[in-house]
Amino acid sequence: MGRRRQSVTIKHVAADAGVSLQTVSRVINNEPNVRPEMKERVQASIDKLGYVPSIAAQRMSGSRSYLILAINDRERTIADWRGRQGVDWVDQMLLGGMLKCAEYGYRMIFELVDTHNDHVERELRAAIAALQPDGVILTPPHSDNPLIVGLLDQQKIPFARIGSRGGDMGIALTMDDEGSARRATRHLIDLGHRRIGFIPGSPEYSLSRWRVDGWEGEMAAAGLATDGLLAEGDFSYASGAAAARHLLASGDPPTAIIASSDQMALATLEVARERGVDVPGQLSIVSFDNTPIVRFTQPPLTAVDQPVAETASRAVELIIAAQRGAPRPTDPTRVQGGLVERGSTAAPPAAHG
Amino acid sequence: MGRRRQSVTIKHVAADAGVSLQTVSRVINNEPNVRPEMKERVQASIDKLGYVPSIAAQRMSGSRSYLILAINDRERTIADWRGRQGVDWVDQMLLGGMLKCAEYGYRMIFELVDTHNDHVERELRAAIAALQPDGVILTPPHSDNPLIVGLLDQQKIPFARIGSRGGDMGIALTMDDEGSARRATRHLIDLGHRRIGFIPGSPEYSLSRWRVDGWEGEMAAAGLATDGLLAEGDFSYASGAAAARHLLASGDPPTAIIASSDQMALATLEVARERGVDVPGQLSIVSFDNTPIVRFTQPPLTAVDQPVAETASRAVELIIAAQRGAPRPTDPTRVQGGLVERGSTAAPPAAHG
DNA sequence: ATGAAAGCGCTAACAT
DNA sequence: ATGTTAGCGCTTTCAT
Repeated sequence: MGRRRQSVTIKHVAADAGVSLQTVSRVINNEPNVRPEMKERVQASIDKLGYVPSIAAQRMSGSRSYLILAINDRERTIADWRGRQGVDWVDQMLLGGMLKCAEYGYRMIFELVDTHNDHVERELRAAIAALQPDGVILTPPHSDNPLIVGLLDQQKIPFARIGSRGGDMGIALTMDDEGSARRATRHLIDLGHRRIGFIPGSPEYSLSRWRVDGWEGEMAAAGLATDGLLAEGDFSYASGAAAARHLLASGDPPTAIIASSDQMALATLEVARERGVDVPGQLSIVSFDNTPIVRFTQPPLTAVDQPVAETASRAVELIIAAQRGAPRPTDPTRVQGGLVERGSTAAPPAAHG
Repeated sequence: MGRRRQSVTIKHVAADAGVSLQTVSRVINNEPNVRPEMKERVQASIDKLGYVPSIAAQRMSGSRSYLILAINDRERTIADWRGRQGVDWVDQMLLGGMLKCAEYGYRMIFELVDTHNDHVERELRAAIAALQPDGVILTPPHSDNPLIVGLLDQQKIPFARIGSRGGDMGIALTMDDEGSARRATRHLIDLGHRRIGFIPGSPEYSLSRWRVDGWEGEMAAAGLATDGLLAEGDFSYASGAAAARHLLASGDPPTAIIASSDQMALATLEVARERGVDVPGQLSIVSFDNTPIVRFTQPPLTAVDQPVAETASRAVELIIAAQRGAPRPTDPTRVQGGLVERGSTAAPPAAHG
């Protein structure tokens, strides 16, 4: 197809308003040194002609691209899409991130990057060179990848690190994983549980450790032991099943289990069913994520809700602020999640009494 | 933040390879009139320097933007995201569309546009002016919006119309709605059902009508009547509940119901439960969409699977082909879905026998 | 407060 | 087969 030129350019507006290109540019970018009456006249022409600046031209002349790049782990994201298990992380990111971008006249471009790849750096460099984004949003496990973080820092592109406590580069945001784990644990303790098991997520994600910390902290605060109550997991259903079997097979099994993902909680529920353990009568279950399916299990799962949309939204705000020269926040932004109580948690069996 | 210049430009490559800009450009775009040895030399420099063309500059100089705009209905999409009912339409579009774009070096930008808005046209025009996409993917109900279709046609931008049978503008693609409805109906007839009810989707979507056509056609082919068996619906849970109540309250109620969305099927299931109607013993249910949650209902729902990813992927292919001068396909591309049989369908009660 | 000129990185059109 | 020139639409100097 032939070249497609902009139908209405800054030139047309300038001609229509009888001013120089410069003045129009100033009006578009809300710059000073334009008399109100001038501004009004130009704005009228803009509206009349339906003029919208070309972001390509804007970027070319060295200013902003109005593009924010959101980067997710390729393998995991595609697996989630293919698996159709209702993981709505991407949707929630779009909900929070895209809409916030739109408010500021920005656009969000979604990009998948492979973590387990020696050319992460090349991939990312290419995306940046091609798109010249004004900011980048990193999600786990990229948020703590030193190669990626170093590259972005060196290129002086404002970037958010979701699920990271940061360091001296980029803007860190967490979903208060430790606090959420504490709240989940507290909920179970309040119900009367003393032996609460925990199935962590993949150690590749820092937040997996924080959740364990939260659980351990709250248990300790209540004077409860955690020996033999921490299993192993990696977020997957299979790992959850193995962990649940391990925990329930022990001599003194837990009366409640917190799983670091919905898939692992689902697996725990299934293992309980297999062994004839009633949920929540004999075993309470709390999961992390609160994806759509947990409302449909039998019983529905009590779950930690991850404020993904809100976090993405904050990330966009912080990036745009940084772009405008705001100082880098020293402390990580912590967006608090919620605990949604459903049928999978109840008082423990009275046996001990 | 200050201006951020491209670190490696075509100039650097040209200098490094000792050739003109033009030759580098020819190599990048795989154009003819470059000797193999020359091409090799340039490619070596490109690789060595890690050069990636700026899409802004490419677009500026009148060629491609390597951007494809995917447009969805704002209201519905945001409602789906907020509702967290596991609707994974967007994810499947990204899965099919984004990955196919990546294969060709394109990028997909997701955009929400309000149908019920007098300024649909302005919104779309602005997005096009700002991004200058090489193609646009329309989804229902935009695909049949004459304002949008006319605008795109007039601007000579290749565009795909998912869920439309087309006309003389754009590239039409359907998910074989009529065929899917036929297969669902056939499945129930084969099980022995004679009275099969149908709850359609919103009349605003053309595909709603096609599904009804498929059901009616298959019923007629089997010599079965459809009087009083067609309810009203708009895809929503509430409309599904009303429709199910209506159908089940009739003097001679259906022994099976096909619902044009998972939400309406869910509602039908709930209405059946309320009335003490056993599923599938006394009532079989088939739904459309096959979103993640239908595997978790009691019983799991037999569902028509919509090949969203495959359709989006095809749309991208067709757009890129059109961009390269391929003739517009005259007939709509029909991507066939599947019927996933689960526990909600069985033989009808033997009562009639 | 406004305008004129230069240039961003790339490609189309035109040489050679 | 290769190089040269002009210009895309905009912003950044630098004048006025």
